[in-house]
Amino acid sequence: MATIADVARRVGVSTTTVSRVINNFSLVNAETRKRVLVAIEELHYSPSIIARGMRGQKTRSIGVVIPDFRSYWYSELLNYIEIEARNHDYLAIICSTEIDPARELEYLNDLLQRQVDGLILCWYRGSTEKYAFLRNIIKRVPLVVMDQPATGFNASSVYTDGYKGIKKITKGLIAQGHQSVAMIVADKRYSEIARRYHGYRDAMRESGRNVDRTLIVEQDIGFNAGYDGARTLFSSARPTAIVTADDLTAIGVLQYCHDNSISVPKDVSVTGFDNILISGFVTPRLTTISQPAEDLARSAVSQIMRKIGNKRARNQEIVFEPKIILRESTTLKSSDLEKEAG
Amino acid sequence: MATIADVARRVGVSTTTVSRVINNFSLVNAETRKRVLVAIEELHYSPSIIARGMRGQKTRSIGVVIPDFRSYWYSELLNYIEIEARNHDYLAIICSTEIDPARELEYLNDLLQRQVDGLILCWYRGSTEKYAFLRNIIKRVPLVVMDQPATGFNASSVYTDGYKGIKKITKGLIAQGHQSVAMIVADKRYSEIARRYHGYRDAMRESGRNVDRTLIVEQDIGFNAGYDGARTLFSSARPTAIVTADDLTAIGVLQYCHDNSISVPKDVSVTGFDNILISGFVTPRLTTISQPAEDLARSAVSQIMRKIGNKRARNQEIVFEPKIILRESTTLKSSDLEKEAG
DNA sequence: ATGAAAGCGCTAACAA
DNA sequence: TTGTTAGCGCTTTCAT
Repeated sequence: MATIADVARRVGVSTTTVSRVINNFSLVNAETRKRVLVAIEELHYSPSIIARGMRGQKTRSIGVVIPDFRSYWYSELLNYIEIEARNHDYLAIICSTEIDPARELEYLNDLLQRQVDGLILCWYRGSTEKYAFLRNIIKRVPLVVMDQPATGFNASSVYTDGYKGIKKITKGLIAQGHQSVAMIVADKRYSEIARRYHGYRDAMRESGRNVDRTLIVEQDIGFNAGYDGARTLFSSARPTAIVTADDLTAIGVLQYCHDNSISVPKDVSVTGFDNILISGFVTPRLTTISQPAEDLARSAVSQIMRKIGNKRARNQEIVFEPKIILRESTTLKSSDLEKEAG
Repeated sequence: MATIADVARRVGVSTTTVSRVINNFSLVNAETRKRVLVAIEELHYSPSIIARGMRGQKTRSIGVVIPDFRSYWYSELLNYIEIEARNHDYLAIICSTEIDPARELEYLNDLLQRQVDGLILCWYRGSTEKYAFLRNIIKRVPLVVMDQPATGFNASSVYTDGYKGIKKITKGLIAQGHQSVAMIVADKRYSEIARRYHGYRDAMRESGRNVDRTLIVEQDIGFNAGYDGARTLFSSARPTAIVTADDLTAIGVLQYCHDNSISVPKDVSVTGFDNILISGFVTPRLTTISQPAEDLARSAVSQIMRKIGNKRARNQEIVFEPKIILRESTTLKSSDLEKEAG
């Protein structure tokens, strides 16, 4: 691995001069610059980011902490986060906690030790120690909370308004005449999950419905969660509509219905959340609530960049509008949605 | 950010002593050690991996280059790669090239500048310049090719035998009596795609079938590719079985069939490859060829570790057996598979 | 237009 | 058992 000294030696100049060339300073003789460039080429030299980081305290990298690679939603988000980071000439270092709150702290620490210049934290679960820890982190490095509001400490956040989305779709279902609308919901210790649940609850209440405990099933997230949740619901409450907090869960519901000859949407309507790619390719195609992945990613990265540029930049909370995507797993029409909107 | 010097100063010892404590050397007075530990705690000190890398030339990180976060298959692989890396106390730095061969080189270079201790390269597309580049890389850092054989240069590789899997399933379909078995295949410049295609071709030939050009559709990978490919096939060849090289494509086919009232598996059998999570949750559940994601990940990481431990360790090619997963998108039985096996 | 020297945070040789 | 010193590869004053 050639170093800057190797290049300098070969050309017969100082390392300073080489440094000036690679950093595009003008104050280098054109002739010298040319010879340096040639030597760099010949030696296949490329500067060590490690050494630069050591010196300049900047590593041109941002850490991204997500709960699970297999959630598919984050796969799509990651895609855009990476593109956006690269547009700024940054590297995204991505870590998955496998939904283990302890691992969140481990990774955050590791990333800090590696001197990332910024942090995007998705979907963390709060706790008092963690808030203390996070409050400490944000003194050192810009942090953006993604996919949920930043609760418990003061940071920027970027997310889609799941409360609003779920409330609207629930009201739409009620407006359409559904008598019993159920919800399968995940761990409410995640603040955005709680918000989505509240969207459902408030829609029910405002429409004068009981928020019947038998209509609410708490599950993990994922295909099996949806499948099992549907089983629970159909063994007692027998709802005519099921609202879920993510597409994977909804797809699990779809499968349970298919296996048990429950026709979707004739017997039961099913809705998801996220609008991941697959949801447009299942049978029936899934009605869901779309998050603007690209916008979310762009905003999150911009927030980081803004703070890197200006340490004292104020925190911002950027909330995107959810968009309901009407497909085949419901018989909802956009008019149903408008009827009860607000 | 507290440094080792801060800790040393506070305790009134040298940085060397602190270093010895954090690296668990025994030759430190128990009393001193205790005081150092306290100071570390108080100052929230944690060693800079950057500085350590600078000094020791080791960063405890491996670079992973994949084609696309949204392929879902890699999502599942990444999950295990990360776990495995963490088991060795390494960080996996993951980059997606978005299937852009030029970006493969960019990321490889970036990762090298960041002094990763090893590299896992998934699904690269060969070219003469690239081989030269890769040959250069492997002099400096251990590299494992994943998900396909290492062609064009000498490196370790870890992959599933797609040739065998596709050949076996194709023969099974033929044994079952299918007269026209089609294949939707992706860019054959990826060596593993070519191998999968050859599995189909050889199965056809060995069964005395023509490898009819109208039965082979070349497409990108993904849902839409499958949908479009199916349209092409049904507008002319009208096959009774469609073999694909990945689950996403197969799911696209499933949807085309559903939209056009072609019953699966009654009118046409459909098979995938990878056995990603979703393939067990579509309707009908997808018959596919499973890759052992966890084993693949574990082997790839082990290869790297072996080479990190011993620079001169020999390259290995580790090939896993594909496993056919019989589900609802075919009427295949395991007896059909055995009939023509070999 | 160029170079010498210091220093980023750490560890390893060597000395005490 | 502990400390001194040098140096990893780079950039940045400060000279010249």
